[in-house]
Amino acid sequence: MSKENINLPKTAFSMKANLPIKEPGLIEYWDKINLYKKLREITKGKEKFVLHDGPPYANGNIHMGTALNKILKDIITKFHQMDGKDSVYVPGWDCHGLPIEWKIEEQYKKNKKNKNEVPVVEFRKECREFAKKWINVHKGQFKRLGVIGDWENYYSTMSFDAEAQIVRELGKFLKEGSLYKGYKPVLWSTVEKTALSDAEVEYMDHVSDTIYASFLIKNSKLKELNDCEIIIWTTTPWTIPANKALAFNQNLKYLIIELKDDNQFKNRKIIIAKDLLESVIKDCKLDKFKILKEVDGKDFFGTICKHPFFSIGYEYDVPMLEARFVTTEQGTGFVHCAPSHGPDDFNLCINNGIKALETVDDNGRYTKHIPIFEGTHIFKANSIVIEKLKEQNKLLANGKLNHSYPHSWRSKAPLVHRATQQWFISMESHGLRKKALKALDETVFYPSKGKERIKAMIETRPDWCVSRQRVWGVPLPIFVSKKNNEVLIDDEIFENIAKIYEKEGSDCWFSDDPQRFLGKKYKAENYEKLSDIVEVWFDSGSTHSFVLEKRNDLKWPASMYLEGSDQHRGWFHSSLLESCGTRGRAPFESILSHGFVVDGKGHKMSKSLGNAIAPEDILKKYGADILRVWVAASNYAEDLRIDYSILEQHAEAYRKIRNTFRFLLGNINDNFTKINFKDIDISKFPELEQYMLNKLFLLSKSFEKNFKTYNFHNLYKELLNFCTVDLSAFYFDIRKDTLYCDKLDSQKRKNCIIVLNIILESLLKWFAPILSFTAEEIYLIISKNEKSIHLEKFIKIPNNWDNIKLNEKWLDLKKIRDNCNISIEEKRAEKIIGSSLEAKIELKLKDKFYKKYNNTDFEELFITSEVNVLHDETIDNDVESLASKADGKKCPVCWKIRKEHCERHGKIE
RNA sequence: GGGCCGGUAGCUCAGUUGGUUAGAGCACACCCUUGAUAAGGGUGGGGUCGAAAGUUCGAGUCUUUCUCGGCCCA
Repeated sequence: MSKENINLPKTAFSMKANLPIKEPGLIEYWDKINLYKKLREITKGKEKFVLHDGPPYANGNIHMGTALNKILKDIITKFHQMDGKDSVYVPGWDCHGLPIEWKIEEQYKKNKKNKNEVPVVEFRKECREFAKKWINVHKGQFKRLGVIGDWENYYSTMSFDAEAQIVRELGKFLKEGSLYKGYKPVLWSTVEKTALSDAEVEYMDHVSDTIYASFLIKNSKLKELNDCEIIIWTTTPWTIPANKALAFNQNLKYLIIELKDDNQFKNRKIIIAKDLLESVIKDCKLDKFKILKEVDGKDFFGTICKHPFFSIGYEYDVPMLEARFVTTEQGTGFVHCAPSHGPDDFNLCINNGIKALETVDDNGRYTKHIPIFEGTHIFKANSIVIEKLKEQNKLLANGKLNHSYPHSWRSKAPLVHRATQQWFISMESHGLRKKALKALDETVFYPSKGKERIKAMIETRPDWCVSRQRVWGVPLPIFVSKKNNEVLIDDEIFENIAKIYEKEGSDCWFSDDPQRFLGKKYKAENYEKLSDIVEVWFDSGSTHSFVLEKRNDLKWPASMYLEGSDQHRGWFHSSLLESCGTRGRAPFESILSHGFVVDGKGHKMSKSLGNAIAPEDILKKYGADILRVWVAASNYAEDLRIDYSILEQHAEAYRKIRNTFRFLLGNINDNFTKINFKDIDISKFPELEQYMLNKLFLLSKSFEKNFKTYNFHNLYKELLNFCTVDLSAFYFDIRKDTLYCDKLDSQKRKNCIIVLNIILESLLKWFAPILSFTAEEIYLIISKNEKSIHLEKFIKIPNNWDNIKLNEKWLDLKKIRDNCNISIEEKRAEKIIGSSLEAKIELKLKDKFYKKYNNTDFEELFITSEVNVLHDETIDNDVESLASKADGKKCPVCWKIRKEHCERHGKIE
């Protein structure tokens, strides 16, 4: 007797995975059979699940965050597909915007080309080509991860359709009247007469005029403040005429000081921050003064001041506002705010209903909004402002300061923050904020904490500035009447522009005769055509309109938006506002947000720390399925850690899963038989089989629950534990004897094979959305004619496989088994026995167990050669077992120790 | 600096409304097996639940402070 006579497992499924080599072949296979198209065919007409892809920016190689995002999307898409839905995934890309403009400008620099000499249309063409190139690179990288989607018909924000629809969307806001003209400060060069982006700014030393100016308090809640003066310090005296507010910090302490020096300020009461007393005394050369009182920052709430130029035409109120940006590093603890000349000032003012005005024109001269100074160039204004302050008795001191200051990288000229004409979507005028907040309440968030996060932002955000003074984007379709300065609002014109873009894209806006867009209805000479473009968040916020609504294979609203948690301020946010503004509700039914990929210690990945891992390296070393396991096993609600030791751990788990499948396949000899659950009567099966099928039932229930709540890490963990604990260490270990040593026609063996088939099919399908490649590899071995595991549906385990009593019974039996194992282990340590089959067990059970389990096949359960069950009430616990060496000879077939004769394999020689 | 979130064995994760001695798998150690074999099985060690204080008869769980980390904003 030897190996020929037993049924050892045999399979074509190799133990070694070789994923980095095998996976690309499977991707080719999916392309070849046109898997995406087939998926659509088999679920045609079924309920749709649409995970709308948030478009990544078409620039640079993908990183771990992108890989995580795409894999998570793919896993979810596949789960819903196998759950029987038509789960459509259309990938997309975000293409317009500054980063690409920079890349092209960089290339110009290298080639010594001057950007200003290149026609806009040509520049835009290069941007378009650049984006196109990266879309193709990304496509390959995403497919390599195993992501299945409509790669042929992807969407992009720069497609002609998209550009056209974005115009239509803007038209809706214009028509409604919620899109209005306003002003907002940007960094401006008065030399080049243009706005500069952060990247075009160089910081260099600059000598500025500094002033301490006073603002008389007009009225205040605190009596003591009423005839005091607030002292501010600034390095830009020329912004004083544009002052609209003062800022204080409620956490600071302030002092009321009476000045006693012989000058204009004698006997006047000024207020400064307590912590800055010394520096102000020194700077302003104050010799004699008296501290009258200390007041809290909070006391300034509701205080109104007079502008220093109050008596010469600046007769408006200057409210005091609370701001965190007020510090005690420099100055007086009060900051003068000119909303037209600083981002902080602008934000603080806009949140308090004070809008910025055009106070300075393109050339740097004050406009008509600035009394007295109109026409003066701001760079020549400091000395005049200082003179006027002196005249008005409002200048406490002045001086010079050498500090780091922004300059243009081209002209090297100092820059200023200057309010320029911008276009805003109002949060209030048409109830956008309210609509958005309501829409959030109607959205399901995974994890639920995401809702509060985005809500807080929507509640407090200012109006949405949608214009940018750049070139690579969709032009704002705005004509302003030269006669009355009004915006042209006419659906026909918006539609006309959209129709043109649909055919040829939006480049023509910059090159063609404006009359072409105005048609016959209006005369171009009467209108000024805007050259601003739409900010890119409006682009991507509109994807629902040109992707979900336009495509027949999709649906609006989407079933789910899924992105990193940073997108609460990004894409989730802009999509919500765009859609609520134009359609009154969110373009999504649910939002799933995931954390960030961090290193093994929980720190963010960065080049300088050298802790970053590229997806490419993982794919080369482990393969995509390991990366997919990492995604599935991690809790995306928080940050996801990754390093090579973590990956190694997941690779180890993968091997366990792979070997589980290998055992299943080997014992059915790669001959999978689909079992029709109605055809089998499991009550005729041995209890062990019934118990395993019950386990499978319970697993299916928890699988469903975890899948429905997107709890993949629990789902995966339970599948893995089933493989390790229930199968490998339990069921397989016990049934090896039957599988290997029983005759092929033994009913027990046949039943076991049926169960193996059922387990194989269930597990293979349950794992398929995660282990997309490995599941397919197995499927191709066992399927006769079918093309792909991903075209299959999850199996439904019949409810009558549930068996609580049996489950409880086997819980006890496992306890007894554990007890037996410990007794075997004792003898093993004493070198009395090695293999458990060498053991004979004396098992003592108390009455309550003995009655119930006395006729159990413990020999089989323990994988031992002999078990004697005794009833014993004197033992300390419910169970006691003692192992000893079984006497007899080893049956050469089943290796059990028998006296002379093996009941299955006859006489032992 | 502000808003939000998080810190449970070396790793990935459980831990119900506060209630026995805080769990699982992996990894690790030792042993067995050599008929799943670059596999498989058994046993075992390992945690001041980020820190401190508080509420409570009782805190991983509730409160406060601190600390470390992440995202967004400034």
